[in-house]
Amino acid sequence: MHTPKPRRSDATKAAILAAARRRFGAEGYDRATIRAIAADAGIDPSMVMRYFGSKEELFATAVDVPYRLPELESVPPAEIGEAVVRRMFALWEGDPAVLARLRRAVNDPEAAERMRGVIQDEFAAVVRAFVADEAEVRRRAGLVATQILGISLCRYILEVPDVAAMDVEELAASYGPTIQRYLAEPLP
Amino acid sequence: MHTPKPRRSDATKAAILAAARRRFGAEGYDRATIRAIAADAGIDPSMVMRYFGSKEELFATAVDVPYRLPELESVPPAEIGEAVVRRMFALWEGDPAVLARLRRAVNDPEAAERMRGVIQDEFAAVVRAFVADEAEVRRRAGLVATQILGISLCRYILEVPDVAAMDVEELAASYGPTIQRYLAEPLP
DNA sequence: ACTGTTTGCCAACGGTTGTTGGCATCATAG
DNA sequence: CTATGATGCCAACAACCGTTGGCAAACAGT
Repeated sequence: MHTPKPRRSDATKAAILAAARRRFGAEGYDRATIRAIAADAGIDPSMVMRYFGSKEELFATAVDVPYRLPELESVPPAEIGEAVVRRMFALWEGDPAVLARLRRAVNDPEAAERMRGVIQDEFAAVVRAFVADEAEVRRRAGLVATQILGISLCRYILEVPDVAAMDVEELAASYGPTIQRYLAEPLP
Repeated sequence: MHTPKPRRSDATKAAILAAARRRFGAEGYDRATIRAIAADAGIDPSMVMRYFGSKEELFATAVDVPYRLPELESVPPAEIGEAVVRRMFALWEGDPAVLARLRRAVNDPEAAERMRGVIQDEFAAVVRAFVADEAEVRRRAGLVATQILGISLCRYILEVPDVAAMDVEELAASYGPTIQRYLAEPLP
């Protein structure tokens, strides 16, 4: 396994991807134009097409970051709620690609389908540590999703001042108990 | 005060508004085209312009429904959380215009600004019944907003199956305690 | 130094969108 | 019945978008 010879265009590709992630995260797929991304990267729009094939492929490449939530096995059961919030938003703060995917899921039914898949896979995986019955797992995963995505919506998209001003620790303290309840306490 | 003479075009205007509300709610402002709305209403796109001036004015007219949450004074304090959820989603279920406004707030910064205003006015008004300190009112209104808008996002936009399948009573039972806590219980 | 490949820009196409002006048709007041 | 305004459609414009093809310059291997 050897690294392929570095090409001169690698820097350009990286600049395009960085600009794409920023634009897709801030403006969404539709409003982020190839022309604007190219201008941010300081090159011609046609270069984007040459290196990434199409706008759709550029988006797929730009947001293709693994989504795995870190392991939670070492966390005491009573603190799982806070831990989930903490690690979830460490992810959101670190990479605008996650935001770009949520923005797209809002506007594109196909992307919404993929987001449903993430909820039923990644979110449900967290719940499965507490619950055996698979129907109940899905139901609790849905509860968790409403609160987590609601925070993301208000914080990164609507930019509600009192939600956007909190740091991750404050988020964990405020919303940890809610997630804890959705994960483990009896359902109505 | 007398009603102005009914015109023959009133039916057309109503058909346009109905189609606009449906399209704006289902596809959002950008993807809902004047041509599609006109086709739904069975008339020519230019008629939309004649009767409403511009796409922007059409949207403003279509979603101009009062947003007032019904009074909560007759509700026992311990059941306020459930009551808020119940009445909030009675509103969402009844009129696609509310959904259209959320969809637009996601894509348009100016609409997001208006949505922040709604949160700081309507949502905060509910909280003010429980809390005196104005900073705490805004903070609790933010907490409530994340959960309510998160449900709306997962239910009407992402269409997460387990969230979309619930009826309003199930929503009230599942999320009422959370809202109750955000409204009245001590903050961390 | 020469040749082929890579990197970049420019101009343009085809499609979609909001928007406009003109022209036919219908209803209604006089 | 006639004249006037309301109602509707058609065609087109201007702007923007993703996308394409061709051409100049820079580079790399020999």
